[in-house]
Amino acid sequence: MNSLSEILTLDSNAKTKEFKRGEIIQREGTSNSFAFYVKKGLLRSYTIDEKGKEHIFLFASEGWLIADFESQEFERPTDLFIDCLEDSKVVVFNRECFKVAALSDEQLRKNAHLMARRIAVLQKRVIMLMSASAKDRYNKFLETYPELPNRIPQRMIASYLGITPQALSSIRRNVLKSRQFS
Amino acid sequence: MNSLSEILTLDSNAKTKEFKRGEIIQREGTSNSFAFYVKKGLLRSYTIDEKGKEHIFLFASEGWLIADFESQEFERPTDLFIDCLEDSKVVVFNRECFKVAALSDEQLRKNAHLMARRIAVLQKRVIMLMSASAKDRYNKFLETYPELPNRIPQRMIASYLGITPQALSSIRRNVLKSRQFS
DNA sequence: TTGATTTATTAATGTAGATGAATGCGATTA
DNA sequence: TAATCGCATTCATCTACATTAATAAATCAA
Repeated sequence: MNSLSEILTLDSNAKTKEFKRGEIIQREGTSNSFAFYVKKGLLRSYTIDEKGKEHIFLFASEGWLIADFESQEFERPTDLFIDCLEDSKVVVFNRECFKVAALSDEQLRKNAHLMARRIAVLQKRVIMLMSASAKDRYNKFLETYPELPNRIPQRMIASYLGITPQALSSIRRNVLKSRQFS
Repeated sequence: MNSLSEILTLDSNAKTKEFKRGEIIQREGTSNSFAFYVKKGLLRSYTIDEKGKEHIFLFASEGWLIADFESQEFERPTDLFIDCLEDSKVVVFNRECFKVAALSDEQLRKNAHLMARRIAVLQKRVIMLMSASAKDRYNKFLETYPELPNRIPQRMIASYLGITPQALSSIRRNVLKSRQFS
C-alpha cells in the first residue's frame, strides 16, 4: 500500500519534478492547489497565523502524499504552504486528480487506503494534542518518526508539536538529565 | 452527499438500532469495532486518559458517521468509547464494511466523499488546536456547530475544545462582559 | 416531595509553556 | 578572514489555563 506504482496509476499525466531545498511549491491562497507525492526528499505543509508564526501541519518524506484536502474537497483556496526541507523529487498531481467525482473506480480504490491512513494519523494527532503534555507528544513523535529528527531542525519539530523551540529545548534537557540518574 | 440513502447502500445488511441516552455502544479495547451512522439523536466518541479524564474526539448528530478509523485501518483494538447523548436511531455497520477490499465500486465512491470530508474536518481541528487560543477555538466551535450548544452540556464542549469546564466558564463570562460595552 | 447527584460558576493558587533577551555556535557568503 | 546569518540553548518574567475547593442551581431518583 502507498507504493509509488499504486500512486502513479492515479494520473498518467502526472509529472515528476525536482525542487531545491527551500523552494515553496504551494502558497496559501492559491485556489487550484496540487497534490504532491514524494519520491525522494522531504516536504512539509504549514500555516502562518496572523502573528506571523508558522504551524507545521505535516511532514512528508519518501512514499508520502502531501496536499490540502480541505481545500480540495470544499473547493476553497488553500490555507497551507508547502515547501521543501531537502532537495526533492516529487510527482505533481493536479487537484482534479483527488476530487472524488473526477476519479475512476480503479483510482478511487487505490486512493481509499491513503485516505483511511491519513484519517487514522490525524485522529491520533488530535487526541494527542488534546490529552498529552508537550513532553509526551515529543516522545511519541520520536517513537513514530524515528528517522525524522536527523533530517529536521529542532525548531520545526517544536512547531509540529505545537510548542516553542525554547520549550522543546528544555524538554530535551530534562530528558538528558533524568537519563543520567537511571 | 452524506445522505441516508447514500449510506444505506454501503451495506444492505446494516440494521437500524435504537439506543437510549447514556448507553455506551462501543468500549475502548473492543477489537471488532463498528461504524455508526446517526439517523436521529446525538452520539460522541471519546478517550479516557490514564488520569481518568475524558477527551471528546467527535460529536455526531443527524447525518454524521462515527467510527474509529485508526482501529479499523490498522486492525487494532479501538481507543475510543462511543455513547449516546440523546435517545438515538443508529445504523450499525460492521468493520468489514469499511475495509476497502470488501466494497463494491459504487460503495467505494460514496465512502470516498465521507472520508475526504472527515480529513478536511480533522485537518482544520489540528490546525486550530495548534494555533488558536481556547477563546478562539470556542468561537470557532460556535460558528461551525451553531446548533450543538443547545444539546450538549458545557463540560462536554470544554472537553471537545481541550480545556476544563472552569476555563470555558470564564471565557463565556468574559464574552458576556465585553458584549455589555459594545 | 425530598434527598442525592450532576452541573455551572467563582475564586485562590499552581504550573506548563510562551515571550523576550542574551549568548555561543556552526554554516554560508564576501 | 571576518562578518553575517540562522539555530539551539539558557534564563527571567509573564500568562493562559489547570487544579482544588466551595457554593448554588439544575437534574434525577425514590
